[in-house]
Amino acid sequence: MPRPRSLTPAQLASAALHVIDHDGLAGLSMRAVAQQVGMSTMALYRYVDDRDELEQHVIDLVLGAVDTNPPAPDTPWPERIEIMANRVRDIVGAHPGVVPLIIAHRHRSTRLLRWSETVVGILTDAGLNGRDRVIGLRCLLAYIVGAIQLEHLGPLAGPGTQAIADLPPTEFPYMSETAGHARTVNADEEFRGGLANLLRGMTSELP
Amino acid sequence: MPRPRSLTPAQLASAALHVIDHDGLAGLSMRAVAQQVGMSTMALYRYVDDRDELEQHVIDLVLGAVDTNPPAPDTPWPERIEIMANRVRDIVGAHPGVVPLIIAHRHRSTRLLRWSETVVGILTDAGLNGRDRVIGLRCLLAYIVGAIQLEHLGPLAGPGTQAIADLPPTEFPYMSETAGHARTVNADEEFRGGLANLLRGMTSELP
DNA sequence: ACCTGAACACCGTTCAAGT
DNA sequence: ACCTGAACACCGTTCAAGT
Repeated sequence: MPRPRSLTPAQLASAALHVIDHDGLAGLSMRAVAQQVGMSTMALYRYVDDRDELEQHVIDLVLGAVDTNPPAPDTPWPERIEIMANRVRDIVGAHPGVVPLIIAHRHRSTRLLRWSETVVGILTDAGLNGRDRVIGLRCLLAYIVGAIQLEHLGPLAGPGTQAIADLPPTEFPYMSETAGHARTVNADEEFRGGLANLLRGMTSELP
Repeated sequence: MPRPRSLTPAQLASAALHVIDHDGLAGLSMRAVAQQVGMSTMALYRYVDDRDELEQHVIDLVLGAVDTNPPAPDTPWPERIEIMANRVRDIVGAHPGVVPLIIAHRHRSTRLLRWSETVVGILTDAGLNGRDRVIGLRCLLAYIVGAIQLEHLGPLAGPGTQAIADLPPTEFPYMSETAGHARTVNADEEFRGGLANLLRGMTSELP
């Protein structure tokens, strides 16, 4: 009589996410996850083919929490895009250690496809079509991916900014002045401000 | 009588870059670099404290080739920003394997600081100041970082786009239609188009 | 001082064996 | 069928020894 499986893929992903949240992505290993679920290392290979598949389950778990329903259609379209962008940013912000995994596996996440479907719908409402709409979606993705990374790998308020403020003003006049203003901009304002630039530019005429 | 050093840090970085270009970032190891320079693994530790420092030398080597001189001031400012952005994009594009390293070590590169100094100067010419200029620089960085990554970790013309085109049109009407247009946009047009959106939005009025 | 090789504590993964 | 433990081919890095 076959013994029943004692683990679900979701439990496995959850254990891996726990390891990442606790010890960072560098702490993620098959051995560490096995210990977390109380099994031998090799038992994991009953549930996943390899580490790559384990990582895929982790990002499915994380991105699965992203709401992909369209915001209320009477909301102005730039606000609707901002709502969609913040849903991703908030989820990822809760698990900064998975950022590199999301970058690497993002094109295999159906949840992100569904998110994109909703976003393209909003861009269509904004009057975009054809090539402009393709470029609109792609530059939104690029901005969100890049901004999330800058935020978690060298935030505006972190030691990097202090190092910039300490630059010799004779050699870096603009950067040392900019660093002073940077302290007055928090992460939310920075993300929202950059996104607003992008959205304005997507529907304005060429100068 | 002390033996002279047989290696310069530049040679070490160049050997590591050769390994990355040849076998990808996954192929980079202290042992592989040692073999490339014809020394024992442990000899490398005469030149760097650890692997992290070796990686720093690699990105210094790569980014050191980025021209940070301001473009001709009679060029319209959006074109000047585009020139600056393309200088980074071109250099990185020649060594796609180092993209994750640049992301991780970018805040320790003085060359990138100098690049930023020039960019902030151009933004100032465009009439930006204070918080707007901080946000302008940061969203440019976010866009460039994100766009370079999307380009090298799932290009518009790659298998990912085909998978999107194959989505069921009933469930993903917008995405399957978008995939058709996506094939007509090459990587250069995509990068330039997204950047143009951002630059237009940075100096246009709120709607 | 420069360089080497053995050794240690880690990886992911294969394979044969136990229930 | 589910799970285990030894083993293999890798890592980065410490340490003692050779010239």
